Amino acid sequence: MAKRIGISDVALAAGVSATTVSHALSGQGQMNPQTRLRVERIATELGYAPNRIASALRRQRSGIIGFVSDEIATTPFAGQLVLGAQHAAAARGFLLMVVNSNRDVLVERSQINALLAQQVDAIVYAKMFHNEVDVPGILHQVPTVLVDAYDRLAHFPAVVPDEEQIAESATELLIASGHRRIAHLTIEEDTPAKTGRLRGYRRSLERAGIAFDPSLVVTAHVERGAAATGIARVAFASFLESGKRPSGVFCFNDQFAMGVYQAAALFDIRIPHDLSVVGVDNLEIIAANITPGLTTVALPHYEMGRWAVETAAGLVSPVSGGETPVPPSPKRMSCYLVERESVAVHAPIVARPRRA
Amino acid sequence: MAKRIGISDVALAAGVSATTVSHALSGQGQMNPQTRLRVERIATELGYAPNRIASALRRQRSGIIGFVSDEIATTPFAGQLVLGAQHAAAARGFLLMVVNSNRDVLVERSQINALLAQQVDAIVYAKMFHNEVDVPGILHQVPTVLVDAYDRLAHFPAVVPDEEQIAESATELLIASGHRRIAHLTIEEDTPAKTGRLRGYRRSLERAGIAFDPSLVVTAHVERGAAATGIARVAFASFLESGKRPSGVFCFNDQFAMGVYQAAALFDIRIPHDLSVVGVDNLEIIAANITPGLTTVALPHYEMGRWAVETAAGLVSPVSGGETPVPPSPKRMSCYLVERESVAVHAPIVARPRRA
DNA sequence: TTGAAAGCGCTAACAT
DNA sequence: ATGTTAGCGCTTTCAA
Repeated sequence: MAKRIGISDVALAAGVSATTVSHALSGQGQMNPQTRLRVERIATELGYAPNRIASALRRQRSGIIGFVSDEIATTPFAGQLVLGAQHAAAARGFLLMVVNSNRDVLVERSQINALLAQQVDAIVYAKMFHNEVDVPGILHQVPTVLVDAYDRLAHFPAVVPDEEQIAESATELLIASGHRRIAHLTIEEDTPAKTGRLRGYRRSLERAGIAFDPSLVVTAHVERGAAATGIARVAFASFLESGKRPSGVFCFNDQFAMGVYQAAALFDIRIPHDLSVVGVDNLEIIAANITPGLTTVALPHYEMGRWAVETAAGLVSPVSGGETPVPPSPKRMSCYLVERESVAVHAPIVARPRRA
Repeated sequence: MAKRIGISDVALAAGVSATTVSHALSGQGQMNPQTRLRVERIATELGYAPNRIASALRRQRSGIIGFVSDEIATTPFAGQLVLGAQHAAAARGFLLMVVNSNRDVLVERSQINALLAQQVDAIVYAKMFHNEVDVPGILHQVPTVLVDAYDRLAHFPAVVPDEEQIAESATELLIASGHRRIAHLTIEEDTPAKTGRLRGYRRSLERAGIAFDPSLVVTAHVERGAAATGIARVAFASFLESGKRPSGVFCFNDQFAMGVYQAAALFDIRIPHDLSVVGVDNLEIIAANITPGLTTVALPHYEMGRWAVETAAGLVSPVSGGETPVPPSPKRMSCYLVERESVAVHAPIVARPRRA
């Protein structure tokens, strides 16, 4: 591999000092535009590429933001988060260094140490499922932003999905389509997602003047990694077995919705004709592939990734003039409905006007 | 943020020179074990953390391997690839810097430049769908390994899935289960995956003494990003419509298999009782969630990621003694069957012995 | 407007 | 077995 050419090679070729080249290429201070142009031209001619390592050492700024995620392989969420983070990083001149721990605390620790050794300017600490976390103590040494997670003391800026608004979007769509008996199929485990969505669901019903009926809330117990769909199918089938016939159901996620599809098929309940279904997550591979296409609320992973890096970058180089804005923590990011074909207008059976 | 403590702080506290600290912590050459231990103790007491940037500048080795991927968000493949790559990197003392271009050539160029500026020691250039590629010329400057891709001139080490073996695994499972009328639902676009799998399918039939019947090969035309399942459903339904009744079908991927499930339902064909189905990809979220669970061939993304980084690391620090082994390119990585419930033994209707 | 000199934190030669 | 010295490629005073 050919010898890399550096600032001094350019200086030599241009007949100026290294300092001048540095100034020219970084747009520093005042200098003769002629010289600047000449230096720039020669730099490109020679194929000069800056050495960010040397620059980082001198400036005490690596230009790298570390991204710690607890998993990356099993859901597309991580991908979206990283994507949003990368775009924001690129826009601000940072590079992103992504590590992931597969939920192993020891691995996480060593990964974070590696990032710190690499002199990252800030760290984004992301979880894939909204929850409270104990932030590793070492992260107090470096500007850190939390994603899909928050620390009890709200010490760190954090961003999470707006769980209540998710439920409201879904429930209100069903209500607006004429549904009044709306079930909610949720998880057993007590998480911010569960409680937030339940709250939003109840609030929407209330606003529409529909009494909350606890018997319409169905709970399925899923173990991590288990096939959620099968479990949801069983839970919803036994709910139907008991004679309940809601005209709409708001599901905790898309895999649950898929279970509802399967349970409905067993009872000859047609979707959306007899039962309207709304999910959460917008897992394309499920939502777009089942029939009918699933209407679902998308989580703002891309946006959360972007927000986190922008906030982190702001911590590193505070906007000149203003004091560092302290975002109220955690920031609730709003989610959006993706409409497909699983919701139909509910035409209640009304007494038909008698004809003479 | 507290001042970072460096090698010289440790040296001062231990009453030795910086050199000695460096030797002690890096396990260099000969030195008094006593001193080494003392230095190590003091280093941890002080909370010393190495500065890899300074080290990189001095050693002309960043310890970073760049990972360029064309997408990361839409499939779980990227996650597996990155995971395998990260594990291999960690095992070899490298850190991985992942960038992705979203299939934008300009973005890709600038990302690669950023990696080079960061002085990465090597680059892994990964595609998500097996194909021939034009490798960006700049990658000739740095050790580079290709994943799920190969260059026409075989200039770079490369690793791809063994497409023929995928088809053979799937087809042979069907044959071993007693099937002889085996359809193949594939894509229209001419890619190494399509032709390789078709070849493997034919070879397996041949070996079993089953005549290849072109009318059993069904082609579905999918646009990038389109809902593949729907298209596969239509294609397979019209195939069934024409009266064909294979007892097994080998599908190009799991989304196609899901389309087959849906088409079969329309014709009251039960899976696996009347039709056995095998997919490719092992997309957990589909394969484990549809009923019956889909038997499918998993692509070795994790393994390819690992192989690529190991090969790249070998290029950077060749194994002492031996010359750099040049792997025959591209290396075909073998794939493995994940059996669920979509394949049943085919009991051909035989003339029953008449009873008197 | 330009340049000389110093130094970021570490490591590798080369003494001792 | 340990220390001295020099320098990786760049940026930043500071002086000319």
